[in-house]
Amino acid sequence: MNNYFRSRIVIVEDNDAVREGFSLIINSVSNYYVVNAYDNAEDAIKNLRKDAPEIVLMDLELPGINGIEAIGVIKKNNPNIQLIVNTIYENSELVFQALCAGASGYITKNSSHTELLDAIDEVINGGAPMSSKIAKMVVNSFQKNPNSPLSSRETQVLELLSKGKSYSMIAQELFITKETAKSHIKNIYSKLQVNSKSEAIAKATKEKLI
Amino acid sequence: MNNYFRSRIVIVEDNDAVREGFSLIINSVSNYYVVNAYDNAEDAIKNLRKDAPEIVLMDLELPGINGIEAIGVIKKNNPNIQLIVNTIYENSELVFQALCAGASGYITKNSSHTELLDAIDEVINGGAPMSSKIAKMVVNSFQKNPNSPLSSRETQVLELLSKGKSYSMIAQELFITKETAKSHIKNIYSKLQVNSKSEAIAKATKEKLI
DNA sequence: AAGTATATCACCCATTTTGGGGGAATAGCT
DNA sequence: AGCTATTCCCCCAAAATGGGTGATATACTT
Repeated sequence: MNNYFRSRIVIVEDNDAVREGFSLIINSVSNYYVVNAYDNAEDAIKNLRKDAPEIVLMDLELPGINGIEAIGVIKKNNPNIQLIVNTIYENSELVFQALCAGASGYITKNSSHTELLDAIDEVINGGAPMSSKIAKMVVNSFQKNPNSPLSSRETQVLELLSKGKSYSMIAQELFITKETAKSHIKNIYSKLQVNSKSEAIAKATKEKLI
Repeated sequence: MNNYFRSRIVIVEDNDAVREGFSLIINSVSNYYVVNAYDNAEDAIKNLRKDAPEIVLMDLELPGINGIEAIGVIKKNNPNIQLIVNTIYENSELVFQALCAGASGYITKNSSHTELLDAIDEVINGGAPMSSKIAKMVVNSFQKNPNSPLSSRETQVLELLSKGKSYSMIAQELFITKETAKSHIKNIYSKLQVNSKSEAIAKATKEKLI
């Protein structure tokens, strides 16, 4: 078959059966083909320039270097490569971290032919295939904690503080005096049981107060 | 039909046909029912306590107050309510903002019976229904810009700076002297063409350098 | 009616932080 | 040999920070 118009795919997967199964499926369709399949991330990274894939199917449970780290390295060296994570952990924190590290989506190891090819199609078309549960985790990650001990004004002040604004700048933006901003910050520190800007930001970030 | 074991749903939608269509679909199944349907967000918000829905189907293109603002208000007053956004804008920034404001997922106005009910099922089961393209936007929102002008060390320093750390604290965490941290910050400011912490953080955040 | 939380503002004071100006040395890569 | 990255040093003035101890007014709850 002529490969010139087929999208190049690299597989990184230590399980021989899964790796060969995925290869067969991908090579059976006319729009994709597997340029190379590796059983570890190190070899894959070494040959990325030469393989020049559009998409990498990446196992998260790998021997040697961690799948998450591998994603980071690949994305750093080759930002245009899209990574689809391939994992047994349906809803784990690991998948979430993979998305943060730069993955474009994920499929599970027991995916059908159709699911695998659909996921690749989606990524090629600019989408991010993932389950509804993972999507929820992702969405939750930037939604605030509704049980914040801080008042709305305090939250507002803390948000500005977290953007590196000084007391005077905060005061200016909120049309209050510097002393009032300071007063809010004192109350924030007291409520969060901290006594410095960085501690307040750290705690607020951890508990999603801002 | 006995409503005691059916999940309560509120619809906010100014288009009469869509509102009534959705009501009919939802009321036709045994596990959900529409407690109330409003053509504006203000009335819906007023009656939220009384209606006590588990799910609100929220139109984004509303007369009166903005759909995004409405989501914020509803989530603030009633964090346990799950919002499903209902929009004509398949891939707009608006949908993305809605998710940030607290929505749990979205469906388009021309969704089929099945798609509507599937979306509700997913939300009830802790998922976040959304298209692959929206998922991609969401995932992209916390992935870094690969074309950063900053070196990795500088990025590291700027990340700590953005957490409210002082020069001395940064130095301590990176096992360098305060002067070196300062030197990096000088270079960061020069590369980003800014001359203060807050400007640097603002620019870096905007361009996803950190 | 009393209490609590919120939001606003003021002054004092010591210590730190910040940003800008000069440098310089080492390493690595092209 | 030039470039970038990373490390470190000194000087200095202005700004920011955190803690203290207040006051006033509004609003909501009990």
